[in-house]
Amino acid sequence: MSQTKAKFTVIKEHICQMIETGQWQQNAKVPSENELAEQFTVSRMTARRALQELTEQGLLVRSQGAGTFVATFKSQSSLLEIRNIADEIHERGHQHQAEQLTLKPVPVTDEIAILLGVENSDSVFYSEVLHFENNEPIQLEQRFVNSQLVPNYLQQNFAQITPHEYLSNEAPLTEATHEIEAVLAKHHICQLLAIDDSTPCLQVKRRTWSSQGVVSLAILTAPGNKYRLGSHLVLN
Amino acid sequence: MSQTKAKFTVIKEHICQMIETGQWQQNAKVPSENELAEQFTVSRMTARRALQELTEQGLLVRSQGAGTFVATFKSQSSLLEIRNIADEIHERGHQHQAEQLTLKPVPVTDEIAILLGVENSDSVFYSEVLHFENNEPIQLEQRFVNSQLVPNYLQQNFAQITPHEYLSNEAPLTEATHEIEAVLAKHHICQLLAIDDSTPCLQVKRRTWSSQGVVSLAILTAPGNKYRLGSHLVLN
DNA sequence: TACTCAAGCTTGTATATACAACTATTGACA
DNA sequence: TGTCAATAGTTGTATATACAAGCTTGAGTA
Repeated sequence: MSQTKAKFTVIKEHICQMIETGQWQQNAKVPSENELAEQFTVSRMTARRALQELTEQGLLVRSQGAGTFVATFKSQSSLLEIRNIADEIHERGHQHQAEQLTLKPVPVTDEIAILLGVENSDSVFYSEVLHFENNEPIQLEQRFVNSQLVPNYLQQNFAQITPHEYLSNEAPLTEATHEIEAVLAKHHICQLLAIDDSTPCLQVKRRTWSSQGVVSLAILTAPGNKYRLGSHLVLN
Repeated sequence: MSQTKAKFTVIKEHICQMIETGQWQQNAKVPSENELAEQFTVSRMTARRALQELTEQGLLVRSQGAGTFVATFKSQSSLLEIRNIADEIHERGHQHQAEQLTLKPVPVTDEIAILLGVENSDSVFYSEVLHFENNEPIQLEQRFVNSQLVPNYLQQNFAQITPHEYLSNEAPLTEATHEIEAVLAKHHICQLLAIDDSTPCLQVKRRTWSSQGVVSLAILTAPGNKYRLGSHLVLN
């Protein structure tokens, strides 16, 4: 069993693939334990294990009596606090407005090219989102996307897709690192954020791995805006 | 089964208690699945589940053929990146020096009192650690400890215990939030860090829950020092 | 029509069993 | 004494089974 893959792993990979290729959309019902057991010719407990581990990873959501479903953006709270906070702001009385620019190819610095794992810099897409709260600009997001790793349908339609939509369609993320630094922002960014050039800002470099795309984004927040991160919540 | 606790939960709680009270030290061997099954009069699979979930939470480490062991500080990488980074610095050629002050009771602000869950502010212990790298001060840690929630042996000997030792003896943490803010540090802190008063700094407020003690600490880092956070690593 | 409730499906817990894979120790042999 | 192989013990995977607990649906009733 060391050479050949474990059975529950095969099921997990199948489910991951269905989600990542978009064949199973958000909130879609996943086959029940018994159905999966029959489909893969395994016992219910083996199928159950696959579902359970993917649930722990945040890809699925289970409800006793109801069934198993593909997790929503919202459901993946433990791993993606940042995205959730952005969403919170978005939902809090619609006080948030974003100047949504379409993704467009740009040249990037060597560092970002390495982070994205690209050689040729013109295969990188870029977008900016300016977040408002109480009509005050509080956050500027700069997103760099390795176009080769973006799902095909997004590549084809990238011009019509807003960054927020892109993030929503992004493959479920199971890993991410955040590199946070205190900096003085460049002049034109300070102007966007309507702050003095000497105001200390947070710069967050976020790096994610997923089987579909590697996304790196930088966020600059105005002072007073706290950046909250929750580690994995585990209850007994 | 909704009213009464599930059997595997009882076993988990027992193991947690043994670890938190120090009866099972780091790297100590935990009873095997069969032993636990016999001890709690459950099946091996039930005992196994308890061990497995605690392993996922980072409290235990399992090795096929060898057994199950209490996790080391080092092993809990996924949840405690900050502590690990501090440790990294500590180990990297011993370039790190800390001015270790003993824990001492101090009055605190209302905010910290609330965070620590105390009414009377003089039950809060305080310590400062200044971190060096290449003989340059890079980080000042301010730690606030709710003395009531600190293990007894620490309370009795707090005067002899360095903050680093305290953290090492701290109960395994399963939850933590980090509130990060870009600020201008106060003058006396800037002097400690040997930076200009106008230099943007990171202020990290860390809040942890454990059954033993609640520790809240603020870290101010000098610019250029990045604050790295890794989310829970989940592999298929 | 609107409401109730029971049946059926789904997930949650628990057990008993079997074998595979790996480790560490023990003991026989050179 | 040193080496190696057998052995016992441990975790990992997988199955079959049973019942508990919660949701959904639809038939039947008021």
